[in-house]
Amino acid sequence: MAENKERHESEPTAALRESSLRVTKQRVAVLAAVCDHQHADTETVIRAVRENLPEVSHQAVYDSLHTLTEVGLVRCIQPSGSVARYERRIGDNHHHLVCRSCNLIVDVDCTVGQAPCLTPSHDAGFVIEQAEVTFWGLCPDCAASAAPSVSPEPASAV
Amino acid sequence: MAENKERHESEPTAALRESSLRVTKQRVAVLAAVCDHQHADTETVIRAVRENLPEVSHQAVYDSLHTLTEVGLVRCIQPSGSVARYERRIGDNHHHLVCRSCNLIVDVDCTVGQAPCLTPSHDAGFVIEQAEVTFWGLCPDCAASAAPSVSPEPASAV
DNA sequence: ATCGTTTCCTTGACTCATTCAAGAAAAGGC
DNA sequence: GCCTTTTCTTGAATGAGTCAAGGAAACGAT
Repeated sequence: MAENKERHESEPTAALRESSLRVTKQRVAVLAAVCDHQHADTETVIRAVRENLPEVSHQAVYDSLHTLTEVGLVRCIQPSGSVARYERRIGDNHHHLVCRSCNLIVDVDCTVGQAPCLTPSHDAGFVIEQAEVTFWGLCPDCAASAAPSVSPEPASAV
Repeated sequence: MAENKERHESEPTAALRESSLRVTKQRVAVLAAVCDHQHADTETVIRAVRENLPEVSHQAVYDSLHTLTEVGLVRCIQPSGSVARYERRIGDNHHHLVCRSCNLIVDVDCTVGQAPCLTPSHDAGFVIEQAEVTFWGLCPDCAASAAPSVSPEPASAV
């Protein structure tokens, strides 16, 4: 049982150690909460963390999320009009579909092997670190309820 | 001279009429301000508008920007960590370079003719309306002052 | 195991972009 | 020019996120 508990904590804990961060129960809980809640906003993370650690301050969560983002253990995304959202899936090249109606966010893989549009035609001398792609549209549910009679012709993505 | 003044006002005014919006001096001034200031935030627009119309309320500017965005006369962009910014260039498929250091924003055209990455490999059933691409990196000035000795090997864009 | 230093967390106040609401003013069709 | 509708002004409110000071915990060294 103790072994089981240890094993349960080991992943976030190990990740923190690997990033040379002090292992605190607040950080472990925040990292676990981000794992458990896809694209959670800070409010959601705070609620999730407080299920196990009722006394965490919102500031601890903000600090932890910032620190985890800095060392690259989580990624922060912020589609226009949205508050900051966090995800554990990192290091791969994935992008996001955002529903204009219900704000659902879904991961999408980048088309494998080719990304011509992600090397801008003229980079204005910038040193580019990252290309971030957000697809805006309607999720299946919202699309169905918004225009059930319209033929589902695929909208031009660009 | 009167003709000149009319001609000066005619473009924003005509645009408003074409969009079936009431032509108010506040809206005309807001639209002109967005034309004159690339990627201006609301604060900048307010200051610019007040050069000609010292008494405009900030609310009028907020309302105008929302209305103009709704009808598609301006576009609102909001890179992570930034307040809302507006631009007049619309209808084409251009994206943005954002400097992580000084927050400079520069337009980039999409590579012409091809956009494979902008049709996600798996669209999760979404009806996609728009793909928004943001390139994060360092502008020439910040790159030069940040790491003058590092060889300028091109960072992977993805 | 305990100590001491460094880092982190709690508490509570604060900032600031944006929004809300009510009444006054202007736009545009008649 | 009048009337209705829309928009603007004024002033207060909201809420995500930040700042700052002191107490608590982490962890390397003793």
